[in-house]
Amino acid sequence: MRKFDDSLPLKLLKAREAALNYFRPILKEISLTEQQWRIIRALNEFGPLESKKLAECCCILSPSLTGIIKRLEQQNFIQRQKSSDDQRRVLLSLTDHAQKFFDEVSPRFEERYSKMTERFGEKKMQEFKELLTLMANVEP
Amino acid sequence: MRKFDDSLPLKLLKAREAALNYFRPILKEISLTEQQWRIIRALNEFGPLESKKLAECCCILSPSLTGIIKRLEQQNFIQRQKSSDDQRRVLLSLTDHAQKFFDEVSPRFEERYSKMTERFGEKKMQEFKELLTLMANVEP
DNA sequence: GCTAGATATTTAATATATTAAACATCCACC
DNA sequence: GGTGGATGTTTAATATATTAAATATCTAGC
Repeated sequence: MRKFDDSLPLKLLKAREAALNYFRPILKEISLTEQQWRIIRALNEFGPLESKKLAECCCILSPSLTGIIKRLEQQNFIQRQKSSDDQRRVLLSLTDHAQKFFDEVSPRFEERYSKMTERFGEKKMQEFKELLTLMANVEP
Repeated sequence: MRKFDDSLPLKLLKAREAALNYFRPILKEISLTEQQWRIIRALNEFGPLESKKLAECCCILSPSLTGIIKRLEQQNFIQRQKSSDDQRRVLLSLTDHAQKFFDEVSPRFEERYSKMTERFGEKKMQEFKELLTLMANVEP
């Protein structure tokens, strides 16, 4: 039978752990969780966004997002406003403070990212990402 | 600057979500979490194992493991005994009930795994796993 | 204009992740 | 043979994951 270590989900988990180890020291220094940073990066790029879209693109379920947003709001990183055309929706965006913060620290992440890519091999990284995208789009 | 979606950790997360979607229906039916099933699979293969080794091979931190084991013990899936030569260590193993249960349901997981491999392409899966192993072993 | 069903968000309950600290045991060394 | 540091496990505190259910709002159709 197939061996324990020959499990795709486990391999994906271990690879992700290894990749995250490049960034955990920075996250710790700036006192943000991995998820919080993901949210901030998404809002930086996609501007004001509805909660649902944000959850989708960050791969975070809505109930988790509610708590994450609440805490980021308390720390003055995120502001919210109700959508004018649909009162159910909530629009989320970065505060000026968060925007400034992002601009300051993102180069440090980029530097680590480059280091990781370099060590792994640029070409291999390219193939790797393509396979990951394929897997992300397989239908169960 | 590098785009939001061009993030290796995010891609790994999304690929893992897609892979897990093959197995979530089974997990739900048998009322086990992904982590609980991982623990059971590991104990099935590596026999009685110390808590620390189990945590390592399952990629679960010790404090998480404590809770998972406690719940699996309450459900009569796992039994524990102190190591005779080092009283700090705890040896964990499957109960007979768990062993029987594992033998019964594992074929269903294997079947889904084959389906996933088939859809993704066997050769591509092979390359994919090799790259994942490489990434899991890069040093930060 | 009202109502049934659909959609967006939140709440609730339980399980796991993460970090730091407590606790127990071991081991090397004096 | 007692002691300080190292190691294995658990506890504590906070954050996130997961599923189901509650809320609020919208929309189509009558």
